[in-house]
Amino acid sequence: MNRETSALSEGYPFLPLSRNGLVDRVAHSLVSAILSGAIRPGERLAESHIARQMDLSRAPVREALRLLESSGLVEYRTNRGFFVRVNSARSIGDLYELRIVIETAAVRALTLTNPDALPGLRAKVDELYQLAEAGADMMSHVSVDMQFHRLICEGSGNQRFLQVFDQIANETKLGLLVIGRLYDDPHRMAETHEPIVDAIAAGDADAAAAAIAYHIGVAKDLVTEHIGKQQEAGET
Amino acid sequence: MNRETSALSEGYPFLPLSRNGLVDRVAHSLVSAILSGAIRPGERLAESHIARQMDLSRAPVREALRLLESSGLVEYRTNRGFFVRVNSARSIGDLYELRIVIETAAVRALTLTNPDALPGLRAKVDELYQLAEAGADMMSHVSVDMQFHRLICEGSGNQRFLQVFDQIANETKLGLLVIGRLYDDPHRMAETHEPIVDAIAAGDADAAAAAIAYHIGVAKDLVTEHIGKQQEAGET
DNA sequence: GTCAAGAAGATTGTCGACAGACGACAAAAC
DNA sequence: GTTTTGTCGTCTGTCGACAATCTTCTTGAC
Repeated sequence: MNRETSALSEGYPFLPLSRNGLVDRVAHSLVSAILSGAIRPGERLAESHIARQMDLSRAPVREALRLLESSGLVEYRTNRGFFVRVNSARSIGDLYELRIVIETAAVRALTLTNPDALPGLRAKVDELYQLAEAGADMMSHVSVDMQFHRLICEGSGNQRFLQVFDQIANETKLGLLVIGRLYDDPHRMAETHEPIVDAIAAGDADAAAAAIAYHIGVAKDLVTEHIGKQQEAGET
Repeated sequence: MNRETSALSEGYPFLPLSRNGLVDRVAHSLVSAILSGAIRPGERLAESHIARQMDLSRAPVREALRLLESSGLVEYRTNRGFFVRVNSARSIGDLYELRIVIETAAVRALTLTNPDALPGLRAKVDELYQLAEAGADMMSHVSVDMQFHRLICEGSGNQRFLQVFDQIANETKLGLLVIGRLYDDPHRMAETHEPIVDAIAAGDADAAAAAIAYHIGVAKDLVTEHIGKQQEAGET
């Protein structure tokens, strides 16, 4: 604390300089590979291969994988290694119901105690419209959508809500990206967020809760339906 | 964890056995030490010391600690190591609100779709009465109480609810045990579970949800109040 | 042709070692 | 006396090696 304040008061122009280590970088790299589809669900993640490819030892790779495991992207089997988790339609359905439960409570708290969060939410919806206008890819849409929902959890004032959201965020993204396309008209994705923002703006917590529950419920149906079809079809 | 439950549901009389061994055993051992108070919040957990004491290398210890980190018992700081997490009253309050949200949804689902779970819940309440009768210690009470709540999440049919519950279970226990004593009369702990079970038995989901929300809410107030006092007093 | 047993290869589990980072304390400068 | 600088011990970050374990392929019997 002393160091910080003195540095600030003396006005040094230095940034904290990210001291995040190797493990974080490896983890991030793996997440990108999985979410981009370069590594597909069910595929094995051999520590040695990854280590060799990244030109480092197995230890940091192993730790990064353990990190991904706790965020649900990857599954670990004793003496067999790590695998990209493959989710059933049921499991994804459960995931969305968890999101409904969490985000309903979050939006309620936000509406009642933190109206200042509204501009940030509005900005995200605008961003979604712009992406639709520009014909952006699915990845970008999903990313901004998740940012919107994260802002809701963050604005609830309950750190635990945010913690749970972050823990399932990557898994949700993976579920979405496997599908390839969610709405036929990309504008719909932006539009479906309007009722939530309107209810918050009106200060109506019940309406906001109902709106977000409906919003996530619709997404749930779309996603589980798609995945159900995929699993019927693509059994190799 | 999954292994344990599946073994239990299949009714094998075997203990988990050291199938995965080391890492799990180390993790379990550390959890016990923390929950028993042998290692106190804020204390540093030096890998080398633990490894030497358990007569093994640092690698499995490190992995076990990372495991505990994802369950919130332990906190990691880059280049500084692991510390037992010390929770503010606020943080514990948030934790209980998360529990209200999750378990309310869980008990609702359970009441509507899975009445077969009732006998198991009744048995846990009986167990609580027996513990009170026998004058058992706080640890035993807390343990059975948590088993009751876990059964509710399990009975909801939504694996994600159970997953979140398991993730915060140890932290909840720690919060409780730090206090030392929750209810003056140990019978009260058993009694406060009755309305929940009754509502489930009546098939009234709304009543069950209200009952469990009230039940956890009371516990929340007790715990946060205790912790608030402790933090005022015990600033060394 | 099918199945089982065993050998060979590959991958994980654990270890000990060394380099780098951090905190504490001592020494020096003002 | 206070602040800065230098030094030291301890702990983490990463590595390469070896043992234990799983998977695959081969071999042989029926």
